[in-house]
Amino acid sequence: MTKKEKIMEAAIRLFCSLGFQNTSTTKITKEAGVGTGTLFLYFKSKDQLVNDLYLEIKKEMQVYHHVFSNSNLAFKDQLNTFWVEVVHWGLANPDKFKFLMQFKNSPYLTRITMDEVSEDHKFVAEVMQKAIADGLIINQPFEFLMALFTSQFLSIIQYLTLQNNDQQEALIQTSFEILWNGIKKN
Amino acid sequence: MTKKEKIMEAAIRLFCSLGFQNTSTTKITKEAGVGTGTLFLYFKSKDQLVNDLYLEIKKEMQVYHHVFSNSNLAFKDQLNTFWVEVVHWGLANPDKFKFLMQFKNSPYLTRITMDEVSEDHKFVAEVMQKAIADGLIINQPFEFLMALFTSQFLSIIQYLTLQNNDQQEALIQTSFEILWNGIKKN
Amino acid sequence: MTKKEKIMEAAIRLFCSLGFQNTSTTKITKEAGVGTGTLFLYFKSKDQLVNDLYLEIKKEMQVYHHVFSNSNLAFKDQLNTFWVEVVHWGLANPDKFKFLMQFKNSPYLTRITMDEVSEDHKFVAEVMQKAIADGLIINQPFEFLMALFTSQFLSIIQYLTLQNNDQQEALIQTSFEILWNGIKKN
Amino acid sequence: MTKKEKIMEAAIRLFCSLGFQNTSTTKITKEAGVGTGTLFLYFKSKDQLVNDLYLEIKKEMQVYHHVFSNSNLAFKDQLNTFWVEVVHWGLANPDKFKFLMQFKNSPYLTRITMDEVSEDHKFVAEVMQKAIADGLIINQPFEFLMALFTSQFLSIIQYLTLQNNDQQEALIQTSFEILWNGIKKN
DNA sequence: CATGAATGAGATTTCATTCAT
DNA sequence: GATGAATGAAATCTCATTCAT
Repeated sequence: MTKKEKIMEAAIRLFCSLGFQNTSTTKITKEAGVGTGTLFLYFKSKDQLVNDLYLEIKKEMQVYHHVFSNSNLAFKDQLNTFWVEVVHWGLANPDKFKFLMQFKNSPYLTRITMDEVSEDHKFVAEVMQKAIADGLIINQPFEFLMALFTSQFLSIIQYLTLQNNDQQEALIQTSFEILWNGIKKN
Repeated sequence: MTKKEKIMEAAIRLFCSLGFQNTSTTKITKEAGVGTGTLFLYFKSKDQLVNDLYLEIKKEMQVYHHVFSNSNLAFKDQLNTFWVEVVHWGLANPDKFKFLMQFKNSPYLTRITMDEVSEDHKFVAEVMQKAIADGLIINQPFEFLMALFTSQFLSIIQYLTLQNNDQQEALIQTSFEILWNGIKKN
Repeated sequence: MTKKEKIMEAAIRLFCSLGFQNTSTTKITKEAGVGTGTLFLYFKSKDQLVNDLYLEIKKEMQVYHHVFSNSNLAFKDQLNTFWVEVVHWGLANPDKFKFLMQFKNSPYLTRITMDEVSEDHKFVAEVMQKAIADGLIINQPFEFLMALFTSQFLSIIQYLTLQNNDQQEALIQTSFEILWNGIKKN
Repeated sequence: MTKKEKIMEAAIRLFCSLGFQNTSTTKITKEAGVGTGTLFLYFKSKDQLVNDLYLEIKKEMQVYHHVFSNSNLAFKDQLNTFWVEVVHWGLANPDKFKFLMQFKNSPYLTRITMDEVSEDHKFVAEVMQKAIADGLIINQPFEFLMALFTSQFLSIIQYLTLQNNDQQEALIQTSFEILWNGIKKN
């Protein structure tokens, strides 16, 4: 693992357990086992570190978009698969998930980061718009549907992380059905 | 307006536009037009100020719970009314709403504040449980339903605040129906 | 007890248990049960309060000088009586004693206070000088002898305060003899 | 001289001339010619600085204990030599001496510092106890004799520092004899 | 006389960032 | 590239003192 990677790992861990401003750059470098100056060799500033981490994690999640390219599946099944996979990712990577939640609306994310992320949304937007055009889901603004999706994603993960439920898989499926029953056209 | 009120108003305004740690206590007192020491006369610390504000705003929202006591309305209509009223409150008080969002999961809120807030949840919990028992909504853990409700509430307000949509009232109603179609028993 | 007296009592108590700069004027007035402003009605400043207290306590100790006027007693017996009485006073008033020790060499005492105190020394100086002239004690500068006296006074009280010795009276007498054997002419 | 040493020197100088709470950490760093943050790089807090200084100076004085190991000298001569050397040290290092005086009984010294210092007392205690056992000095509690010794030491130095006496060496010897005549047996 | 809300200068401490090695 | 000692701006919080009531 490179020093840069060590720093990124340590930063995510500490930001999540201590919060952004209780995590000094010195603490990060100590946790990463590198010199204090090294952080600034790879990241212009502490803010830049946050932005880079955000983009990195977003990219990691993007992998799950592939299911929408599988034309053997109906849209509902594509969405269902995506849902299950992404929720599992969140449960398996609680620190990264918490990091996303913490910084989603924070002033640390610069416009540039925001823009890079919306690039990523475009693909999902097209998928959704096709589903609307096909009369599968209700005709509402894309951003509204995305906000809905995100909020339900957040709530199921938060619930499962806190409660340690033994019916986990069933609940994940239930949560998808709640979402689907809400947005499907009937 | 008392000095204490001036400080609370200024704090909410600044916390929302600048974030918690970009808002120094000095900035708050300057914005409020009082001496730097005056803040600490009314709030033991900057952290205490956040906690007090949180409880204050939560109490303000609690007012809308009254609709659940109106036995002339069916549960769906109670929930619908509550939804519309609370979303309107959020839109009318964007700063207070943003404040709640920012601190909901933050480490600044102490256990004591958390406990005071969950007191408030008890009433809503009973209402929900009765609806489950009556077979009106799906039988799922209360905390899960609450998380769902809350996060969907946040996302609709956030969406409307950002987009300045001219179909606002219709969208609020739609958002309720998405929620209801998701959780209703059929 | 007047408000002024209440403040002085509270101040001695708090200065001794908490130290000078851990004792705010607000704490003193709270302990005294008066308003914050009242302290400044009777004492120009916190520093002035310390000076006034110092002079007050010094005056209280001065009472024991009377024994030197009793011409029925030999000088050694005068000094012995004085010693025993003053040590008893110190043991009975540990707060006042500690206060004197704490401020004896502190920068809080102004020149004026110092001067007022040396006035008081003049009487003792005369008594000492007569004893030197009479060949009873060694011929050394008065201030040197006084410093000696004070330091032994300090050490016996500090020892007895800390140790709670059951041979207290015997030790007080012993301490006098140590002093006397040290300074007597032989 | 390292920055840490510069800070320690400046701190002693200022604590002695201005007192502890009139000496801000900023003043110390300015006097030492280093950045404000540098003080906290070497000392966790202002309080810690005082404790470290105290232990440092105590250690410096401890050097004079060596004379008690010289078995060619009788106890009285050992004590006499020690007395003279230590008084000279005090006169040569008035700031360090004043520092010790100021903090000896102050609440700034932590229990840990106290304990470290009493370790140092153990050696002297043994020496004294042997002298008592040998019937050379009066049989009194060790702590009492130590208090006596210490306070008399302080008073002679204080006296000589203030008075600038030209009979200095004679007075130092006299002060020892006063002590010895006080505590010697018979 | 007595009060206590209000003040703001000043104290301690933190920490992102730099730069000489 | 890598380091970590050094920095100083800025943050939070305290408290002696004032003054309108």
